[in-house]
Amino acid sequence: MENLSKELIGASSIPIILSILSKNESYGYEIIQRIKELSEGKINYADGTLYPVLHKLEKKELIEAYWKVAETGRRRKYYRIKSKGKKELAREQENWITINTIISKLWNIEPRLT
Amino acid sequence: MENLSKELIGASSIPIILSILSKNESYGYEIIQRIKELSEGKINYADGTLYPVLHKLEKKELIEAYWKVAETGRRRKYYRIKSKGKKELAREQENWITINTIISKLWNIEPRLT
DNA sequence: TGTTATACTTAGAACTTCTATGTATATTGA
DNA sequence: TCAATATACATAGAAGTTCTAAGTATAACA
Repeated sequence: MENLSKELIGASSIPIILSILSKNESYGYEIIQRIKELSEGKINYADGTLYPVLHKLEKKELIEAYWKVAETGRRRKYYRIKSKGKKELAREQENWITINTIISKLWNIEPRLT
Repeated sequence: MENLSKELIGASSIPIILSILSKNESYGYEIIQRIKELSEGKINYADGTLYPVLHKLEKKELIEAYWKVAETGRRRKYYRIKSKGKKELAREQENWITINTIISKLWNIEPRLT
């Protein structure tokens, strides 16, 4: 994955995926494209990396899946966020803000993620 | 570790430690206290968690260590950042800003870590 | 009709992290 | 004075996670 550290990508993947799904239902392949687009190409998940994350989130009941056949005739597994997932997302947002505050203090930058 | 997710703590620990050392030389025990203080108690590294991280950074030549006997008579292993560590810190800061930008877009918040 | 893009799955290799345990000494306070 | 606590560091390996690599399948396109 390009230049971004694996740790940061790992730490951000769940909040990012939950955020995407909190706006619209989506499916694996589209989520990968969306993240690539949002990051301007800096984060490029391999499919084999993202799908297991989706399965994990599903197992934890943060999201749920159903199969749908697209107009194209191709079948896709759509995911939607569950209420447990929304709560988790809120928690993740708080965490992110906390860490950002600490880092901002150290770097002498005013935090804005508040 | 309290409520903060392990992933986030993991992703932030190296930039945080390098930042602390970029201001002053310090030693393990003090770094733990400093992080606890900065995070208002939210991040409380176990010593067995932090020391291996310091060893790893030393091995990668981002920091270097030397023993010193404090006024108290107690011996401490002080760490100071090396130029390679400063470069790494700069890279980590950029990464952090990149991820923050993505997250800000998703959360409709204006990023300030820029 | 061959190649590329779309779409998903999963075993297990590879890696990381933290727990648990150990050592040692200074300080505090009962 | 001596027990408890705080300071200070080290590390084996348990426990966990993540990603690579390989596989299946079909639509679109040239």
